[in-house]
Formats: sequence, structure tokens, C-alpha cells
Amino acid sequence: MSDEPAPTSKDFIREIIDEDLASGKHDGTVTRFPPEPNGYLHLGHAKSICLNFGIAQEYGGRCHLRFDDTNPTKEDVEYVDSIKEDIKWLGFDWGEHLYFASDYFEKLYDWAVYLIKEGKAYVDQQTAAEIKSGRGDLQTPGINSPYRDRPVEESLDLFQRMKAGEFGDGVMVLRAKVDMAHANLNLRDPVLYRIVHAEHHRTGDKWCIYPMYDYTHGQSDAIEHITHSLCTLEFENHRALYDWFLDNIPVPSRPRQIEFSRLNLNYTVMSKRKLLQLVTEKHVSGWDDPRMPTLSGIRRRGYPAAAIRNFCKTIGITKFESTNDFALLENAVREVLNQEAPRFMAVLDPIRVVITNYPEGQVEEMEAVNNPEKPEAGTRLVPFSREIFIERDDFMEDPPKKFFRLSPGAEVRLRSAYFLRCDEVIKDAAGNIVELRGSYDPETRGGENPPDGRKVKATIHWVSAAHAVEAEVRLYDRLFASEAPDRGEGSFLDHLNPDSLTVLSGARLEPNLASVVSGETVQFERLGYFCADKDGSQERPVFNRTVGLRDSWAKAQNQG
RNA sequence: AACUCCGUGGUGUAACGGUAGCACAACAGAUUUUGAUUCUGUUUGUUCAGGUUCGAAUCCUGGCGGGGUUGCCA
Repeated sequence: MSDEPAPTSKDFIREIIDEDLASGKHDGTVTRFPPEPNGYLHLGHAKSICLNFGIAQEYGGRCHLRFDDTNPTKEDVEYVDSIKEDIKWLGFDWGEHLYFASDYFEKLYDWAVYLIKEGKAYVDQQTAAEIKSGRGDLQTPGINSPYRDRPVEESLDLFQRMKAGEFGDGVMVLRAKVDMAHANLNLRDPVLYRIVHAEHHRTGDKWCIYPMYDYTHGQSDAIEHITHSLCTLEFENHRALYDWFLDNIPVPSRPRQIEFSRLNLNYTVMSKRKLLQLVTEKHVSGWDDPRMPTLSGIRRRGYPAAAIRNFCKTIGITKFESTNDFALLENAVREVLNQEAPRFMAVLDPIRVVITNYPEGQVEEMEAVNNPEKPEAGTRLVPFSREIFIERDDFMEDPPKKFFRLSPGAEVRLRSAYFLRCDEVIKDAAGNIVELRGSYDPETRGGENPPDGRKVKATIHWVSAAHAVEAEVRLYDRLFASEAPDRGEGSFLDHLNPDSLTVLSGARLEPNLASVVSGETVQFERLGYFCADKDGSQERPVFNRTVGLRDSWAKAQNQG
């Protein structure tokens, strides 16, 4: 990840950093990743993580992990732990720089007192509804609160008593005194502190007043000497307020907020609220359901961290709100897995083949290549015997013109084994094909072409019936059937893909597959990449389909 | 008709006044003990109208289109 060639062009944020370094504005670069611990990280966060930690790596700076934990009613340590785990999995390290906004509560309180004394903040006793209506709207200016010009001493006293717990939730708030007529609504006397009598996951019951995001973020950046505070576009309108605090409070440094567009993917929803809803309403099995765009979900699905990093590099950083093609992500996944994943044979939908001219009771250990892209991965032994399973799809009794696989009288290569010809089709009373009979050519051992120069058009995978391990295989498809489940009327849930999960309970695996450890992704030859799931055991493995191989045959069929 | 940000092939993303390039997707072909991979080729683009300039995707003006903003969420 670090030995790749430097990109020939830089995104606008890196250009800004270059300028700041060149002009001497900064002599180092410090970024931060500031999740709120109220949910699991998803692909959108991965974009931000790759940006912030990536910049720190490239510029020899550092990136802080700072939990933005100013709302105790929504936050929990469960999320803190999962977030840390996900960042590490992605391949990044915050070193010693783990912080919590709640670490700064004392400092922020002092600064609030400072603002009051400066005449730049006041305690407002209006109700939430009064504050809302007093703010005006996009067209109309707001009006001043009747408490706006109360004496400094009075605000000071009230604020201290807010902190002391004398008042109930929502009774009063601390507001900045900016401009109730400002075109940017964020500057119409924003709330700085609210009363919330709730246990905080770090500070316990020490506080009953909590600072708002806007009041917290920039000052936290300043305390940590963040140079470039990178966030998504929805905070663009907050920048003026971010700067207002830095201008009016004696902060120790001057960070700069820069916004970029968030990640959108088609066939996916990415908002925390919607992901939470999928989990709580049991449309998926949990935050780590392999269909979820959460980092824990895609990890369980088998997506390699390197693929996510490459993907984030490919999509770039801009201010344009775009929607990326899911195929781009899948391409990144296949690219890494094609290089890395060891190959095995597995038959998902088995049909028995009896090789009539193969000696009964004989077993041969066939040598198979582990990864043609990586010779150093070596070879393994796969048992071969008189009765094998092949994929039902690899046989057609009455094949169309371009079908290269097995059919009556036709010959194919069994991967790493022998040429096989189909001689006979056995059916049950209902006419269903229940078994095939065929013969092999002993002169093609290892799958070599025979001396007579005969060739076959196809190579298929197989598993020795007596040695096969039965397994459950979960075929995942996109969670949503429509490209933009968010758009249009109705709920995004209306767009759930009913076929997003197909469970196959009778798959047969080559025996080597039983020892693949949970979390490892392998290739089932000719089928796709599959990740061993934690639900499985050596006796009965469970595999999740990460992504299928490209399949030009299937594509041609669908078009035909 | 408030403020603000943004418009480059189907989808993303480069080009910093000088040949519109790259990736993905799509479509052909070659190779192949995975109908995979790999390789080669093809199709498709600067939102519009003016202006500045020898020269504009790029600078200016206006139009059109899209996003964000009216939490005591972040």
C-alpha cells in the first residue's frame, strides 16, 4: 500500500496541503478521523479513513482518532470498540493519538464562560419551540430572544447552575450571540450547550450539560493542533460557525475545515439511520450481515481491506456529489482476490457421475495448482475416485450450439484429473436426471492432452464423492434491487432484493476446504470467491460468496 | 429568486490557457487445464448562450440543472 507509485495528479485537498506546506503556513500535517460512537462504520467512513490516515502517511504527519461523543443519549462503548477494530482492519493506526471530545469538556466549559464574559454568549430560557420559531427560516430573518441582552452576571450564574444540575432537561440552553438575521442559519445564535441528565459512556454522571457538535468540533481540532479538518459536504454551511468560534475563543491553533463529497454507491443505502433500521427490523442478521455496507459486513463477506483501500483511491476526492458504480467496488475486490486467493474445487449443486472404467476402490491423489497467478503458492493433493460430483449446470442433455461442457457423447477435462466422456444419463421415474455414467481416458492423467492430439473445449471442476465434505454455502446478492433505493417515494425497504440471500445446504467441497479458517477468502474454481464463515465448523463448513467470477457464458445466456 | 457549493463519455475521475487522458462498464478478437485471469482493439464526453484570447473543459457574464442548509443530532 505504500510502495505504489505516487499519483500523477492530486485531489484538491492534497493540493491545498501542498500549498500550505510550501507557503510555510504549516510545517507538518495533522488530520483526524472523528466518528461519533453511535453506530458501526461503513464504506462511507472508509473513504474518510483512507483520506485522513492516507494523507498522514503520505505527508509524514499523523492522524488522530477522535470520538465525537457529545451526545450521551446515543452513544455507547460497544460502538467505540467496533470502530477501533474496523479502522485497524482497514490497515490504519492512530498510534498514541486516541482522543475523545469528552476529554475536552472542562476546557470547553471554561471557554463557554469566557464567551459569556465577553458578551458573546447568553443563557436562553425560551422553550425549544420558541427558539425554533424565533430562528426564522430560509426566507425570513430570525428575531432576537428576549433573554439575549440579559446581564453577563445573570448568564454566568445561570450557566453555572445549569452545570450544577439545578434545572431539568431542556429548561434552558447556552447560546452564542452572533446574528439572528444572518443568511446562514447556523449563525442565528446557535445553541452551545443543552441540559441532558444522562449517563455518558466516559464521563459518567459528572456532567448534565453537554456541548453541541458545532461548539465542540473546531475547538477540539484546535486543541489537538489539527491542521486540516476534513469533513463531508453537509458541513459546508457550518464552516462559518466553525471559524466564528476559532475567531472568538483564545484557541491554541488554527485548523482549517475542508469539505469533500461523501461516498454514494448504487444499489446501496449508506445512512446510519437506515442501516440501523435494517438491523433492528431484522431485514438482515445484524451489523455484520455480509450484505451490509458496514465494514464488519463486508469483512464477513470476504472483501479484503486492500481492495477497499484501492477502491477509495480509485473513486478520488472531489466536491461533486456522485454515485459510484457497485461494479467498481467488485472489480477492486476481484483484482486483489485474483492475486491472493488460493484455489479449491467445490460443487454447489452436485450431480453424481460414475466413471465406469475407473477401478472400483481406487483412489488417486491428484496434484492441483493452488494459485496460477502465484506459482510460489505451490500445489496441493486432491483425492480422485470412481464416483465424483460435478456441477449440475455443467451438464446439459440437449445442449445449445456454444455449450462446451458435458453432454451425452461429449468430452471435457476434469480439472487436474482426467478427460471424461459422458456415456449415459440415468433418470428417475419422473424424468429427472439423477446420475451420469461416463468413462475416463487414463492417458490424460493430470488433465494433460492425450498423445492422439484430442482436445476439449472445456474444463470443469469436480469433487470425489467419497471424500467430499458437505457444507452450507450462502450466496449473497445485492441487498437492494433498485439502483437508488433512497430515491423516489415510499420506503427504501420497498426496494429490498428478495433474492439477496440463497442458502445452499448440500454443497460438496474438496476435503482441503474443511481446514480453511474463518474469515479467510478462497476461490472456488470457476465459481467465485468464498469466505469461510464463523458459523461453520470443520465438520460442516459454512462459506459466504464474496463475489462471483466474471461469467461471460452466463451473460451470453441472459442476453440470448 | 435566501444563502452556499457543484456540473467532463453509461459510471467515476484527470487535464492548473496549448493533442480531452485513465479506470470501471459495454462490445469485438487473441491466449487459456478456471467460459476466470491476461493481452489487443472498438464505441461513447467538456450543461447551454454570449464574451476575453492566436488558442477556453479551464478565465468573465448570464441561463439551465443538481446538492446542502430552517435539531436543544453529528
